Amino acid sequence: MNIYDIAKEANVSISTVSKYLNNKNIRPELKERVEAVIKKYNYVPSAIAQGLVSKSMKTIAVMVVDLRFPHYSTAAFKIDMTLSPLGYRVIICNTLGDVKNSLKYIESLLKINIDGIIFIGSIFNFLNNFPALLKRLDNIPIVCNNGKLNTKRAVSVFVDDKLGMQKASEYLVKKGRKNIHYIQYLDTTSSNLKASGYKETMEKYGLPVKIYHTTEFFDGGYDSMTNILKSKEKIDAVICGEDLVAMGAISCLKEANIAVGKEVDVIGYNASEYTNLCAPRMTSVDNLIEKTSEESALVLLKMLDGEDIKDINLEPILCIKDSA
Amino acid sequence: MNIYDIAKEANVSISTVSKYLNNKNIRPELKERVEAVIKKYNYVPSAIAQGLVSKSMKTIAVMVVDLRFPHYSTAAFKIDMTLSPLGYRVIICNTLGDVKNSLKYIESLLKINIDGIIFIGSIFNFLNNFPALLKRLDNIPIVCNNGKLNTKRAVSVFVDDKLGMQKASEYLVKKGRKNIHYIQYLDTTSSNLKASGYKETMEKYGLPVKIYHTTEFFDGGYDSMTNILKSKEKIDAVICGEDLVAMGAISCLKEANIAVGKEVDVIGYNASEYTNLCAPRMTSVDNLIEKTSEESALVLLKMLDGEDIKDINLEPILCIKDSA
DNA sequence: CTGTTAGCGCCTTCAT
DNA sequence: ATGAAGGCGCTAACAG
Repeated sequence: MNIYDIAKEANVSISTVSKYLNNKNIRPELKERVEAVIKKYNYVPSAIAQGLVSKSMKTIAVMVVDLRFPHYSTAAFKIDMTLSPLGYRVIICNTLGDVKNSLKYIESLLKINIDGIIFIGSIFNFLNNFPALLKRLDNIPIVCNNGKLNTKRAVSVFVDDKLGMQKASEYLVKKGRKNIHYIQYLDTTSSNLKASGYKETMEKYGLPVKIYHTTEFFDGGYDSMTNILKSKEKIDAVICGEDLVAMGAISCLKEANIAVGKEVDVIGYNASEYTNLCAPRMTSVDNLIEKTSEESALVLLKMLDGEDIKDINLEPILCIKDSA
Repeated sequence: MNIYDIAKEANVSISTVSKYLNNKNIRPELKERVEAVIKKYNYVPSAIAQGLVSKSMKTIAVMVVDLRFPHYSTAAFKIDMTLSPLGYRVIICNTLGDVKNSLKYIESLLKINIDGIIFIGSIFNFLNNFPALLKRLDNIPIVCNNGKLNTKRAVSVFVDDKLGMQKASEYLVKKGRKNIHYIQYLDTTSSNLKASGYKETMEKYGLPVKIYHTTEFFDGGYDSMTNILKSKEKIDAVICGEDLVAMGAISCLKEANIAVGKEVDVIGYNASEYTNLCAPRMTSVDNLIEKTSEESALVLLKMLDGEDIKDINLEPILCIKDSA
């Protein structure tokens, strides 16, 4: 069933049908006839054929590392919720942080003339090392979440992670904490920024800087905290680069019968749902993933609308609960 | 840049270029010329134009309720990991469990001649109430995860949730537990099936049936357990309909200084990452979401390949850790 | 306002 | 093996 079939049965020309489909003015009489036939056959115009003409399939892509992480799934969710009501289809790409994978996804998107791409995370900055690819992305509206791409139409939405950790650190200092430890998760651009926020604040107040590193989430926090306790070092607070790490730390402290939020404060990062899955509820820095991802989608829409957008900076918020 | 431009510059006909693109036999000499021009311009054939001819955009859709739940994001992840290497693009649809939303997504998919759809969860069975829509889905390969749609080309991949809870219950009984409580989360088809698995097992062994209901995750488990403890009822084990509920229960038990896994056993459901975010690690029923979602994708591929597939039934597995 | 016609970029017969 | 021509379903100019 195509526009010709409809036209024939309604006894009009295809352009009349096309006009009907695109809400252009046609005589009420013809409109009724066309409408009737379309309803009769449940006819839906082919978006593919429309796409061939308009050069747009009304699809946008979200590139993430791994949808299984709440951070990414939340981002993908918000983006879909923002764009799909406007008729866009949202394609999801799990790159696993792998370069080849990422490039393959991008090739695939290029083939369908993707309307826009949203990159979640600074990890995608590696694309700047592929100038040839970058040039091919020049005409595509792109939004980078916490990243920066050197194409003509790329806009960034940043959340200042360093500031986030500064806020957390200042809060503890002003609360009178003197021995604040820091457990860093991984060694990425972002995690180093966070650590520097902690470090600089400690130095500002003349307090000792104690940074531990881990590459694991819950177990990483648990083990690091175990080591801290074993070391007999003074401690009245600990900041963790990720909520899950903080959960591990809290679990360890509780087992050692140390009152979390009283004897030792714990602050996490992300303000994820995890902060509600422990007792006491965890204080955490909200990096606004819901807001930034929604904002990214909105920015993309404006770009698609031809607007010229500048980079956006958002401030993370310290979300105080009971663990600090 | 299109196939004509390439043909002109390579001094061949467009059909030669087309043949090159589709790996058909052409003279090595021409092949080289075409290849050179294609490389020179980074030419990629338009999947839209190809789609207009082939009537396929090589995209499949995953319909979920809410990607923010690990269950759904894991499913979407596995499906993408299975299909994207084969060149399929994966569209994500968050229906929020809303009928109108779902229908709108489906309309949108129909317009691009979607190659296949995977529905995650029995909630999508409501589509059976829309016979007109169903008929339009007749020619589309569909896989239902734990659901059943009455279209010509719909296949289901089931996991027997009732059996899962029977396994959990039997395990506790055989361990010598006599006072096994059950905390049910929500009141869906699936949650009722689970509860019945528990109930029937208790009855089989002449043990008391004690079911509590909650509509919340962590807090639901925490509060229910608080009430159980207050009631002074005998308890040596508790089964929860969801891991998060079990986490809340564990948290409550620990605060009451009751040894989880010794005095009171706790078993959750889903075998999610959450089972590793508590101490002791949580015993849980693995409903094989990773496997079923991957299987769903594989089944879909076979259907796209023309194979005739029958429904698949998988057995959940009791995943024993330290809480029971 | 309506209909005719020429593309959009590709694939696919069908001759050559 | 290669090329010419028609068609996929729709939109957009252009006449009428």
